This record gives sequence, C-alpha cells and structure tokens, in this order.
Amino acid sequence: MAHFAYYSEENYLKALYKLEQKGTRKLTNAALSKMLDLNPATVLEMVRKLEARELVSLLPDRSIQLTNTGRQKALVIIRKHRLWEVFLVDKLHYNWNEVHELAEQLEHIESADLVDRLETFLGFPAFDPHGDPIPDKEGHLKVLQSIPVTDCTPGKNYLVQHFAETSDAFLDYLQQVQVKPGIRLQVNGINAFDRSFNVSVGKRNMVISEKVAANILVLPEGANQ
Amino acid sequence: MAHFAYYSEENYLKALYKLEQKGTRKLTNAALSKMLDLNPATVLEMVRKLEARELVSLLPDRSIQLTNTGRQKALVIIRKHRLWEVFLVDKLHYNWNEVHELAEQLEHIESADLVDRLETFLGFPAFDPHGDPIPDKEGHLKVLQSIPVTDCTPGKNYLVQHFAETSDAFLDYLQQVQVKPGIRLQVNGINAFDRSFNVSVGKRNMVISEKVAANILVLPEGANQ
DNA sequence: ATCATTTATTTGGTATCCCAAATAAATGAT
DNA sequence: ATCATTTATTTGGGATACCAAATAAATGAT
Ligand SMILES: [Mn+2]
Ligand SMILES: [Mn+2]
Ligand SMILES: [Mn+2]
Ligand SMILES: [Mn+2]
Repeated sequence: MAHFAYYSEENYLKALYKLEQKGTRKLTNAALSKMLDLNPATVLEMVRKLEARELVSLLPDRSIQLTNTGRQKALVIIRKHRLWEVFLVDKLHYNWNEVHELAEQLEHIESADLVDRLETFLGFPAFDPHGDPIPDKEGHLKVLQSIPVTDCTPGKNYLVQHFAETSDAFLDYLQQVQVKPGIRLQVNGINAFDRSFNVSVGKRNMVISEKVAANILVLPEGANQ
Repeated sequence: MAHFAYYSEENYLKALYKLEQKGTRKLTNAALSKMLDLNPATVLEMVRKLEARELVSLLPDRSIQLTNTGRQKALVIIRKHRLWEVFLVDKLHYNWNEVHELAEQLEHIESADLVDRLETFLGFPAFDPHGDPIPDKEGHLKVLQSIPVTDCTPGKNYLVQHFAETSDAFLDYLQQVQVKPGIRLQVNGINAFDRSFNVSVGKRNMVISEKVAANILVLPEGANQ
C-alpha cells in the first residue's frame, strides 16, 4: 500500500463535482472552502496542487474547473461511496440516515476490483439508500428527472426519489417523519400564510415547511426512473 | 471524522503485538524497524510518540514494551483485520491469499460498531481465512495449541490450523500446492540428506522443505480447537 | 583490552494537509 | 468615484510520518 493516501485530494474532487452538479456557475475558492469547511488558504494551496496533477484547471477569472480526469476520479469516489452505503444498509442493517460518515471513510479504500465485487455482491443496485443513482464501472451516472415538492401539481401522485440536502439534521428529520425514497407523496394544498405544504406521505397527512418541500425531490408516479 | 487517521500508530501497535507473540524476548528498535520496513530513525521517533500516548513503555535497557492499553488497541485492530478478511473471502469470493493487503486498509476504518455488525453478518466466525483466531469484542484471543510440522510424530494424523509466515510469497506457494487450513496432513518421513519432509496432504503425497514444514502449524486430529 | 560490527540516536530534510493573521485585489453599494 | 465588504493570496507555522547521513553507544569476537 502506498504511504500517501491522498484522501484529501479525493474529497476535494468530490466537493468540486457536487458544486458543479448544483449548477454553481463560477466555482470559487470561497465556495469550495465553505463546502469543505476548510480555511481558504488551505484550499488555495491544495487547488494549486490539484492543478499540477492536472485534475483541475484554474481559469483566468480564478474560477476552478474539473478536468475530465478530475471529474472521472470524482465519479469513482461517488460510486464507491454509494455502493458502500448500500452495503451498510442492506447487509449490516444500519438505518439509511446513519451511513454517510462511514461511507466517507470506506470510499477511500484503494483497490482495483473491490468495489466491482461489492457491486456484484449487492446485486447491482441502481440507487443508494438516499435515492441517489450509483455511477457504473465506466463512471456513467443516470440523470434523474426529479422535481422538488415545491413544483408539484396538487392532487397528482408522486414518488419520493431523493433529496437535495444531505445534512445529518435533515436526514434525521426525514427519518423521524418517515419520509424515504420510494414512498408515495401528494400535495394537498399550500398554506398562503407561511407557504407551508399540506402533503400526504404514504397513508399519512402532514405539514412540511417550504424549506423541507424544496429539498424533497420526487418523480411523477409511473414515470421512468 | 477526525482528520488525522493515526493509521501508523495502529500499524506499529500491531507489529509490536506480533513480535511479542513470536516470543521475541527483547523487543528492539531494530526488530521493529525491520518488521515495519521503515528507517530506524523514523521508528524511534514514532516509538517515543507512542510512549507519550502511554501505548508503549521504553525500558531502561531500551527495549520496547506494549502497555495494557497498547496491547488492547492492537487486539482491536487484529480483530478488525481478521473479520474483514473473512468478509472478503466468504462474501466477495477473494482467494484467501489475496486479502491481506485489503484488510491492512479496512482494519483502520473507525466506527463504534461496524466491526461488531460485520461479525454478526458473518455469523461469528472463530477463525480468519488463514486459520488465525479472531479476538472477541473484549479482545480475548483463543490460544492455539498448534505445533509446526517439524514437531509432528510420523504416521500420526494432523489438521492444518494456520501458518507462522504470512508473506505473500509463502501464501502464494501454499495456494499453489493446495495447503490450506482444515486440510489433513501426515508426516511419512524425513529425508536425512536435506531434512526435507515427505508428507501426505489431503489425498496427495508431496515433499516440502524444512523451512516450509516449520511454518505450517497443525493440530492433532480430534484435538479440541 | 581492542577493534569491527551492529544498534541507537541525532540532525536536517521532505511530503501531505491543515491553520491564523496580514495583505492585496476585486466587488458592490452608494 | 469612494469606501466598505468580500474574496484571494501571501506568509509563517504546526502535526503526522517518513528518509538519509552522521555520530554515539553498545555488543561481540578475538
Ligand atoms: Mn452519502
Ligand atoms: Mn471522504
Ligand atoms: Mn494496516
Ligand atoms: Mn489473516
């Protein structure tokens, strides 16, 4: 085993990929520092190392861009992270809101084929326990057509697909109110006063804040995954 | 997750435990450096850090001794290492001679209960794929009464238990000649010329060098494990 | 006891990642 | 255009973990 693990490099690439996916137009040092919760000086230093390794490009306007190599590497880490999460939930019976931190560690295990064997063992799952798609061996990621609950047509049936937020606080909340991927959801109405949402989830009626509604992403029932 | 992993500390403790078990009477810096394949200056520096952390004691004769805390920590790592090896062989279908390096990484995953869940999932195995006993939750390790093939009574039946050597070269050799834990072994005779051993392994007869014989550890057939 | 070899230790580096504090540059609101 | 705020960058450090080369100390064989 190599003595330098380059865990950090992998975490930076993943963070950059996530910012890129979020549609952040100009990927700044400040945004990346905030996402990684690290000092901007640290991040600047590291980004320059990543540039030397040709994993990111620093554009003239000082914005940071993943190279194809960098993006590919990020997708490998995401693939590993999500497959380990499936393992933890399906095989070790963790709750789906408990596995993220462990997967943060496991995603860095270095091996040519461990993750592929894991995928086979798990029966080639398409989604992780949070409803996020798992990149295939070639790094291809399914693009989801999901929309936030705030954009749902009232009265129409939807299926919860995944979530825009991934914080522990939000996942714990979802666990508590029993909202998870695959469950049926319908918007019954919106309270004009605070823009909170009356929804049916499974067989229960409940009220969720606009903020929560914006972070639950759903698919129209019967749509292709 | 803490940013300092202390992988090295764990590897040092494991190495010290193994030297201790091997019966090395005076545990020197030189022996530890050789086992870890690191520069003696590096090892000395690290041993002093371990002493500051009260995981080892440096005796007046400059020998290194694990404290109880240090030994307990070593046993936790060994427990994790061996359970991950069982996972890799039983669930991901690796060969038993391919899993050591991967387990070297996986043993460092930090979690309060991952290893216990893994143990449950694997059905509480008593031994790893190499025949070595797995410490329990409290760090208790079965003491094996195994003896090297060089000490066997010719004509008597034995079962291969585990191995004194764990190098890749040796494990690959064993895989090639199909010697693995659980297989029956009998010494038919010893060649006076080079002290090589004529043995029956399973249903086959073969000749093994004295060095190989010394590194295969067996139990009399019918003995308590 | 002497001398050669081995072992332990010191010294001065390196690489990876991280920080705080100071400064410089860019941005934005008036 | 001016000034305040935000962002980027520089500078000087720190921790973990490693190395090579020089020196000191211990060991062992004669
Ligand atoms: Mn996750
Ligand atoms: Mn991570
Ligand atoms: Mn290890
Ligand atoms: Mn083993």
